[in-house]
Amino acid sequence: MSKYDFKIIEPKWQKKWEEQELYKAEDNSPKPKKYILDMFPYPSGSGLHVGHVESYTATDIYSRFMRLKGYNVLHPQGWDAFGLPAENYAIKTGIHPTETTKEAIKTFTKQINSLGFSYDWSREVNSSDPAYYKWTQWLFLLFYKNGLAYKKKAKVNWCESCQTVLANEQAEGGVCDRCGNKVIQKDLEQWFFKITDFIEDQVVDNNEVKGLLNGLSSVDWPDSTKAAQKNWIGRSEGSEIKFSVGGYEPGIKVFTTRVDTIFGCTYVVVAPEHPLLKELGKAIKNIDEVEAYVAATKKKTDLDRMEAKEKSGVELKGIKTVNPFNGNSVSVYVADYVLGSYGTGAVMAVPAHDERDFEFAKKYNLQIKESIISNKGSKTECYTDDGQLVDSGEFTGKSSAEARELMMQWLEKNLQGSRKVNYKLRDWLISRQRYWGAPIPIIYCEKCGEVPVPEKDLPVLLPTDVDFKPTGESPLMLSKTFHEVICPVCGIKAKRESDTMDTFVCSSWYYLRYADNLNDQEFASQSALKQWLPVDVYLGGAEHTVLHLLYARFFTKALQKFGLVDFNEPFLKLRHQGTILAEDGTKMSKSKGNVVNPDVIVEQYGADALRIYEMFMGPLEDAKPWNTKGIVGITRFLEKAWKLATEKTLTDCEVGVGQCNCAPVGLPQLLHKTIKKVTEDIEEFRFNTAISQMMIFVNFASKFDSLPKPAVEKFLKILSPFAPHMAEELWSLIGNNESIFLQKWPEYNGALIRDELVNLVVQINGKVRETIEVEAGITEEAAQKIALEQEKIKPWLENKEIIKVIFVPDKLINIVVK
RNA sequence: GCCGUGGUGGCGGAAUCGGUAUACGCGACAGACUUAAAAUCUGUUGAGGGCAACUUCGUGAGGGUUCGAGUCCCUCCCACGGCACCA
Repeated sequence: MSKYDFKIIEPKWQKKWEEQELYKAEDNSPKPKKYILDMFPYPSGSGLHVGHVESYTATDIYSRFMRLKGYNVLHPQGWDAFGLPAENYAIKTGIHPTETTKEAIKTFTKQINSLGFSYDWSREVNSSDPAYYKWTQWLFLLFYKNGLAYKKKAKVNWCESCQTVLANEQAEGGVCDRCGNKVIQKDLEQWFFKITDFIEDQVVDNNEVKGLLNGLSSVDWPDSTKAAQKNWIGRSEGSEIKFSVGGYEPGIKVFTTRVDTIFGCTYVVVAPEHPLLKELGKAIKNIDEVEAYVAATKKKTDLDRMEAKEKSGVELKGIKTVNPFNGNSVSVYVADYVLGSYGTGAVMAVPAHDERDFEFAKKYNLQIKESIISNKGSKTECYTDDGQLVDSGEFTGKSSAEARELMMQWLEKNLQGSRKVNYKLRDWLISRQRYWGAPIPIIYCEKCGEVPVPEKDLPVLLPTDVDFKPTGESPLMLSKTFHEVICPVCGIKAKRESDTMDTFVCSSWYYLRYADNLNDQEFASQSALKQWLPVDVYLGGAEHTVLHLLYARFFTKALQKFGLVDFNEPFLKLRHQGTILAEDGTKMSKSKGNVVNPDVIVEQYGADALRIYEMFMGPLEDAKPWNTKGIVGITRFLEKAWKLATEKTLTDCEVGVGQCNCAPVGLPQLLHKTIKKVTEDIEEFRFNTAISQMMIFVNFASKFDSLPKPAVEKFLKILSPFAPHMAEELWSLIGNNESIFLQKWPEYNGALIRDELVNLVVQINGKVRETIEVEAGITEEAAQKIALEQEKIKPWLENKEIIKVIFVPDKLINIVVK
């Protein structure tokens, strides 16, 4: 009688599985495909944490299940290896990021393999590998040549004391994370991707490219994620209206979604960046004061802006503008509560119906004029809902919705404005003044200007002769071997672009590379893409709800537009794993010292126990507190399962479980119910309830001394995706030579899961008074007859009149009395 | 403020179609085994009342629909996550 010793069996099978190449995705296979993907991890120095294990276990169970169901499964893993932590570590220690990354990947790989995950490692990718980032650069050039990558001045975080650009993550709270000084905004030339081109649907050569908004309706993603993306894109429909300014032809164009409130407009506000300020110049009588205000705003940090609770602004003296609807002349202000980067950079202020304008008007004693009253009659100081128009000329009395349409038509007819859609989403700033990323493949030549690196010269390699000590300049600027180059067009001395790409660029296409990771001619061949893409199931953290997922969708849509892929959405089904919290319900963090290290758990309880425990904690998507004591329950379950195969007499029965006499009463029924439940639960990612059901089966089966061998075998098969090592060991112990993972997933027998006897609930006025055991399929008449004969029921009916009987077949009978 | 998700025993959670609320697991209590402990096994474990059979209450709060509500509708409270001067 062998003992369950995970320390021996887990490494043993991990080695054997590797030798057998069980998890290789086949490029040419008649089987249907499933592409099951984890978000590739950043190989951090602190190693794998229990959150990784949660996500990877879920996809591993699903992948193993799908292989047993007969699918050709692609389940790869790789490394999102570029990024700040490795570079910061290099600055501190002088150890090159290539080295730390290599070490971290080694550790991660070892940890991942110790958990028995079924990755096809022959597909591994590493975004910091030149063979990979060659294609990141190639895609950049593809975008560049098609007008999707461009350069323009943009605000970046700048630390005056370190004389350097900071990434947003390094400027949190408006403070430099190196020296603690305030971060200011500085205008510098930056690279952008034109993601905004893909917000709405477009038709290219008769091909419909669904936009980032509409594409969401075709994918199976959590509602919260779809909502967050829509929110981020921030589509808003409204009107652009011209307010004329005497002596200044362009006038002031404002954007509003509430044209119905325009009769309440008492002034107009422009952003400090508005071109009108410079163009009007001396026409503004207090131009000095205005310029001082604008300069002060520019110096303001994000922190100041966040802290500034009070609105501020300056009137443009001598300037008036005219409301096209009523011809009223109103003042113009400059104020930094209006953003230069949204809409037209100018708004019509309606203090009676907009809280920001209200606040500003109160501070500067500006007129507050009501033009909407509530339908409900309730009146507040500042009423921002729709209602009924008052004091609005010919539109008085109309509802807000009606008025908006009529006023739009009026504007269009009189050429004073037009319908306009605005978005919060901006183009994607992809350049980083950083070392540890993919270099942007552009050369600057005095004669030829901006020159893309010729494809044959890719990849543009990261130089190694760099010093990481902070000097105030990008490390790439200081590398002579890198920076100085010959112009590929005219041959004179030129300079390379020293910026690298945002790591999100690298992760926007990695799922395509797994299809054909060794290809050195293309980022992936058309046949490989057709074979594997799109991704069927994608699992990862909810922190990527917006950025990564939006960027990856943008890449896919751009590639579809260029005819390089024939699908529109990269991830058909998406799920997020919930955060695993510390035992006290707070976030795990290094500083608090409450981080659970999976290595320790594997050492103490085994990989199978850790896997099942993490799946059993609760629904995959929920945040759940860790509780080491809870693993004991899983170990008990595994020990019991072990005993089923090793301590019971296993009877051979040819006819199959259910038709034989050797099965304990009720066991075949429970087995088939369990198969059904586990199958359905895996399909729906409800691993916690699948495990409960297997526990119920094991608890029941443990009561008997002898069990039919086929029943135990079927059970091991459904257990195998969860506890692969134990299932494989037991499978071989009871005499099977071929791996359990090459078997077929068991089917349940529908006839067996139907109970012959059911418990029928008897209710009086909806309250349970008795349950009776009856034959399944009993008729209402028969059920009622039995129910009324019950001793416990009789007293409830005394002196009562039966008004109604509700019968739910095989479930309940409810007698309504008065 | 806006958007989203959720609130069920001492704890993690189950009930996904409106039909026995608390499956499964942890913990706790009692018992068996043991010199003892651990491990294991068995039983009990929502709250109140009753010797008992039983019975009343009970899924964040309050209302409603229904023969019947954790589940549907309305009003509200709280927690978590995202966005946030986006006109």
